[in-house]
Amino acid sequence: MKQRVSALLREKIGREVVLEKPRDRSFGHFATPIAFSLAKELRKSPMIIADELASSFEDSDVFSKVEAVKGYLNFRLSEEFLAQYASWALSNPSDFAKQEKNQKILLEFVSANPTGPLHIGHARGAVYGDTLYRLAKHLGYDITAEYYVNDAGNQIDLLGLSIQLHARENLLDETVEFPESYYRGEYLDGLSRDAMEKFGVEIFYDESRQKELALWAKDEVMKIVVKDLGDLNIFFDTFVYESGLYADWDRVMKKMGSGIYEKDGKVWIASEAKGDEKDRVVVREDSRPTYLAGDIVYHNQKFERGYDHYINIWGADHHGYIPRVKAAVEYLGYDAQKLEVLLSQMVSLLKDGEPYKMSKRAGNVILMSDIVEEIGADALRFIFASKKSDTALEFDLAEFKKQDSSNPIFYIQYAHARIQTLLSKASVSREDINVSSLKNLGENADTLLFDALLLPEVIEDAFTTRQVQKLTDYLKSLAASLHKFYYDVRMIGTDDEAKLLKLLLVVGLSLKTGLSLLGIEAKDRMEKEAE
RNA sequence: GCGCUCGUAGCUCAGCUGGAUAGAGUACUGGUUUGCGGUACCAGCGGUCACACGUUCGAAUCGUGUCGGGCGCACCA
Repeated sequence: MKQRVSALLREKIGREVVLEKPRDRSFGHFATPIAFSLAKELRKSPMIIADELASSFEDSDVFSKVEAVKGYLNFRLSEEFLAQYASWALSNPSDFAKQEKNQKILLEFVSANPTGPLHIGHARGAVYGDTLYRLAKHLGYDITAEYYVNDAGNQIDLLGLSIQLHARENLLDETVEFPESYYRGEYLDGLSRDAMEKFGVEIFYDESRQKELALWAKDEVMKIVVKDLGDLNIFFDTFVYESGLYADWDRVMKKMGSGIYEKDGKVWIASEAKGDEKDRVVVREDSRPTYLAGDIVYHNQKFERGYDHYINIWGADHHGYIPRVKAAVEYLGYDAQKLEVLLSQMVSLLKDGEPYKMSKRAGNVILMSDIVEEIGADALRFIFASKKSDTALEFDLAEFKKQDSSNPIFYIQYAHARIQTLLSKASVSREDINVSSLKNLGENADTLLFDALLLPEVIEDAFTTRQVQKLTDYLKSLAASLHKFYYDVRMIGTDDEAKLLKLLLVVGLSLKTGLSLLGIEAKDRMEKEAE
């Protein structure tokens, strides 16, 4: 709709025009302050310009009214236009709000180390990434979801050691000294038991077999990670393993040319020249590559695979890492502009109003799977999607278990269920509903119809600005409009029943489509709360 | 100390490519259809948009500075 209006304006005025939503719907469907910016160039008062522009739209079928108010230009779409658009959407529900974009995007997210199950902090980045992925898919981008598995380096050795000690302490009742830095947590119980079955007790005592144990364990941990993500409706297209990348290191190093140099027996990347705080070591004196080396090879591989755009979602604590990776990308001869790094901020939990501290060492980490069990995948996804990803977030578990309007996901689901209930009580046939006209329904219904048809713009906006909360906000307000409409207007048994139910179908379609983009399935009926 | 980021209602958060009286939920107070699920709806209360200066016809939004919070500043990943 907006594109259509924009195009008309561009034609008339000869430039790109900012369209906004009027604060008050009585002003119209769209508005623009364009006259203010034209005022200077034309040396005329904004009021007069707006008046002139308004009258030039008089004979358009798209608008029923265009008027100038205090320099603003307000547009009201015609019933005819809205009704046609709605009918098209209903007869092509799977195409509603879809587009064809010609861009290949690689989206990397989560990428948590395979040393333990995902915790609540990972969940935020996971939900954010998956929501962007769904939006992009819907908009027609050719997008790939990728998980980078850091299965090399110290933390993997540590995993092997941690299992050995955990097993000896818990399975074999030994008293062992557990160093600070080792991993703890319940998941080690299962791993220890499985390891004992597979390898026998000896493996917990044999230092030379730590590596073997670790390599087995990280794959087991990845299985847990993938399953937990699946429970949240999150799936990846590809997994890239860090351990498999280093074979390519020599070639990649040469490719960076002057970006790489040797000093003090180590190999460095000249990242300072590209905006980093200082140069970084990529190969140590003992010739072991650093983590950065792996990431360089990985990004080289990404670019060699040839996408138009790359998005990485990282935890906010990695923000200092961005300049060095971009520097590497430039030395590799690629356009660092194509690499977009989005940060997912910290999450803090409140329990009974008190901050709850997590610590890996203490093993009291709040696991993502625990939260899913507690409040459900839908509520978790919704709450994370509805907060801007780059601000720190605090949330209280109790809030999201409630089943009333204080819990937005519940409120939206109820709106959708309400529509289904009404449809099931209809006294007219589906055919009558489909062929009925959406005209002459009155002010309230027109408003609701317009709101429901805004979905395509919202999806586009949410993706291009990477602000997925625009979608959740939209769904909340559409649900509110529906609930209000339901309260105000009786539908079943009235003369306008078929028309009104058609309107509900449009609203239902937007709710359902919007929810599915959040990875949430719309419900047809609400379960009564079990006391 | 340096860098990034945030500071909007009692609380949790939107709004930030500058635009019409700053929004929602929650909390609190009071109400609601002789009707389609009241798991809903309405109204009231509540704001010097951290502070100061600047740019502009116009600033929560842009710029500079101050104060305050978070994160980062590894040859760890």
